[in-house]
Amino acid sequence: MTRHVITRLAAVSRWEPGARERLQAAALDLFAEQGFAATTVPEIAARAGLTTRTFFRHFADKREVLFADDAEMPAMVAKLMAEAPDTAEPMELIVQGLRTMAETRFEGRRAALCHRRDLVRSDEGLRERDLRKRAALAEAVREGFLARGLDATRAALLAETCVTLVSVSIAEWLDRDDGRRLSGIVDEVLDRLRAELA
Amino acid sequence: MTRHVITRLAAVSRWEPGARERLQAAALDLFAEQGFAATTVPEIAARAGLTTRTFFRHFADKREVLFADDAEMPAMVAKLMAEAPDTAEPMELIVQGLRTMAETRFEGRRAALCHRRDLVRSDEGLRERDLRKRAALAEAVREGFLARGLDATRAALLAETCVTLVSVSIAEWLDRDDGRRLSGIVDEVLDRLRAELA
DNA sequence: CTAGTGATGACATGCCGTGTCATCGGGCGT
DNA sequence: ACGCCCGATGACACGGCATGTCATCACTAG
Repeated sequence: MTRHVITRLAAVSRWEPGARERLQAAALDLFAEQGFAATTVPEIAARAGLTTRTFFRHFADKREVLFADDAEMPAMVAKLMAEAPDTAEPMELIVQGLRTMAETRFEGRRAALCHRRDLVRSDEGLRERDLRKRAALAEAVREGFLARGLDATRAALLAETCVTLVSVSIAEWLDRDDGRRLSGIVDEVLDRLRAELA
Repeated sequence: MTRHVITRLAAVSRWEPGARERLQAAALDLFAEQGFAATTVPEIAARAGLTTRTFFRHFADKREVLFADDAEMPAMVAKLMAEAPDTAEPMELIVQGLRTMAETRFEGRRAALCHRRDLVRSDEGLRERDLRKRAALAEAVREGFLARGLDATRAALLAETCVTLVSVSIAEWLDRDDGRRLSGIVDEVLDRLRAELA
């Protein structure tokens, strides 16, 4: 009845488009204003002009909103690893892949990533989810190496090391506010790891 | 009133002792019987002869029951690192520490750890919590190295690598059912990592 | 004997996340 | 143009999770 009227007033379509984007924007706003824990899903949905139920149709849970942007990273990893020439050495593959990911997925998003990092730091639940995303990445790398014929232990070891390189490098990149490129930091961190294990 | 009678019959104290242990045992039983997700906190509490509220006084949430046994591991790491001689090289410290942890905290618990691993695999939420526990361990190692004067990047890198060694080694140890000792596997995994980064 | 302490029970509450059905607009075929 | 299906959303119900609060009771100290 009421919605009837509203819909007719809109006179374009039944739903405003971009529900997912609106939800995401509303969530980020509220998280910034009140913090993550103090923000409820009904609040987010209301600000986006939608219902709670619709929120959960777009995001599996409240935490997921923060990581939606990087959802396709595992698939990207899989693609990169599948397309690499068979002759590529594992560590060389990692270095190349990290460079590509740094340029296409991180460089230029520094401010947003910094903001997200602060939010993640503020909440245990978000920290858990962040770790899970890293694990998903590691799993993609591991499967990529398995598909290339490496044995299970080697694949796992390389995958974990790869993710260590990423996370340590990104932390460094976000902490130090000089204009250094992420890919350069990755190279440096890898050198330091090599020195440690020499 | 009812409890009155029961208490007087017990004639020892108002509460049966070991509430925490009973809750943990009840939870493990139910998880094994029905799986983690299908088990509710009221169920666990009822089987332990306690109330839901009391469950949450002993465990922060339902997942935590599974990891209560390893709660003191970060403190143990801190202690080990603080007591090590100042002359110890970082990687040597890690190797020694891993050996100690393997012998005192893992060797002999293989069956239980295997069971827990299967449970953790069965539930996303448990996987997240498991990752958080690993992260807590890494954090302890990192702080230990910071306290020893290492710079932030090096400490983080060593800590992450340390946890990678632990988790890959334990996975290997639990997967292969030969009688190999965990500490031996750790040595082998470290050798393989060194070879990878040579 | 009394006051304090600490673990527990009892109750209320709010949010999370899901299942289910109804609704409505757009696309598709005829 | 008509009618049908599909997909996104709303509306509602529901159970579980987690927490705050107060009362209760045994034990302990003085």
